[in-house]
Amino acid sequence: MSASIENFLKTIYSFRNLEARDTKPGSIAKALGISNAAATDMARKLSEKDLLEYRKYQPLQLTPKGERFALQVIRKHRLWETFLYRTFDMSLLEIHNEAELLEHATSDRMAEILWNYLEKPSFDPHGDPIPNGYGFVDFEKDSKVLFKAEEGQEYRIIRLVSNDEEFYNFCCDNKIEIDNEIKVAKQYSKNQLTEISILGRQIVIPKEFSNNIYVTKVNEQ
Amino acid sequence: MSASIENFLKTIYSFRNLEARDTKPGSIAKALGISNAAATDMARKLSEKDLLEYRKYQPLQLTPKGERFALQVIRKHRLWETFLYRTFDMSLLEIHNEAELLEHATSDRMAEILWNYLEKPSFDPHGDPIPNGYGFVDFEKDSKVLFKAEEGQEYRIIRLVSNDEEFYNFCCDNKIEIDNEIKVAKQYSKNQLTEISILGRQIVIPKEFSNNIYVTKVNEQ
DNA sequence: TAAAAGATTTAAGCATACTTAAATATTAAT
DNA sequence: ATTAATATTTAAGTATGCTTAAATCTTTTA
Ligand SMILES: [Mn+2]
Ligand SMILES: [Mn+2]
Ligand SMILES: [Mn+2]
Ligand SMILES: [Mn+2]
Repeated sequence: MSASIENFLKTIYSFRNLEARDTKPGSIAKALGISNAAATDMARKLSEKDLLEYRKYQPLQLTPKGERFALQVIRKHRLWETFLYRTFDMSLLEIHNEAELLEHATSDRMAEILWNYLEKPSFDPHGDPIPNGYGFVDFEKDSKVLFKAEEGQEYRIIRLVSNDEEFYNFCCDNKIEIDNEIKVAKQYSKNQLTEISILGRQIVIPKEFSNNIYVTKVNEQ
Repeated sequence: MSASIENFLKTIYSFRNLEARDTKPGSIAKALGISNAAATDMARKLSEKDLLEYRKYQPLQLTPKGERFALQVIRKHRLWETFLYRTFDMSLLEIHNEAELLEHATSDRMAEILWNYLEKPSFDPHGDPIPNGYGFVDFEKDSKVLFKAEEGQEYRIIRLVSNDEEFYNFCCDNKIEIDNEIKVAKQYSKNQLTEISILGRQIVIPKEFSNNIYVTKVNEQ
């Protein structure tokens, strides 16, 4: 299983449930930085290996087998992230970039060693769930993106999803961190801005960032 | 720089000073488990990139540039070994096998993080020196293989070099470990056996193993 | 020193993972 | 319902890293 295949399956899996993201070859190609033609090619090949279903012009769909493989890679990625974050002084972005490489050079045995050493963690430092050895994903808390949160409600930040350095710098500068609590002051819907208060400060967050921040209601806990 | 190229350069470097090992394409091919033709091919390509000198039928020789690259890979390999050995409950063989993969998925930044975290180690758990960031190898102690040690002399074990599971099992069972001291009782030269005493026990070691054990005289310290 | 044995190189070919350009299908707009 | 814009697929081609088989060179041995 090459790194190219692993990244391909992983990308399909993670786009699966995201609105505003489909799993047609073009979208996957864009995410991986390859041409549409290359993605179509890869899709054909993987469908022959029974890792996904490919029908012309349709979104790609992982088979059960393909999903299991994707989850193994995601598991290794998130175990490394968790390990690097706890062990070294590395940022949320750095751990992601290193894990993006390490995930493809990790034996199943190494994954088990990490998993035990970390005491069977359920979530990585971005708040993403860590699949277990059998491919199952732990129950995800009921959550929504900050962009769609209700005015006046209080929420807890449970997840930060991005590969963008500026996003993480913004989070860092404004104490937007997992487990911190916020109150949604106002949604400027037309301009797609969200105003929140966090640790006593008011800040306005544009869509580009508020779409990467997942929150859950505090009283629903 | 692909894993294939990295392994190729690394192998040439480590065969360089070993007697009973030359650096002709055939030897490298055998070590890497590829065909002679593939090794010759690779040699031609790398010589075009100024990483080694290739003249037909002659041993391969790394250029200064090639040597720097090789040392970077060896550095990453040994840093991972040291890290895995200290952090987890892994054997001398396991750490080698994992490092063989991880070395190719390690950024320069990650190597520096490991290096600092480990407090700038000079040797890995097998007793092999760790090149520094500029490609220089720390001074190696005056050593010889146990196979060639003098009868009656006392030595300290400083290095274990092998990829063979049985060798490491043998070492483990007989307390042949870095820093342990031994006395060479007898060299059965014709039969290539070395008898030593270690921690009060006498054992006879055949050439296949005694050639992988490096020792240094205790009083020469 | 000449043949035999052994190693190395050349040649031809294959799988993977990509590219660009052209053809074709889908989707959106008038 | 056409047409235009957009996306996808097909086709042709490239670089990498391998393979086996044949040709050639080097080394050994008699
Ligand atoms: Mn990756
Ligand atoms: Mn993550
Ligand atoms: Mn390797
Ligand atoms: Mn080592």
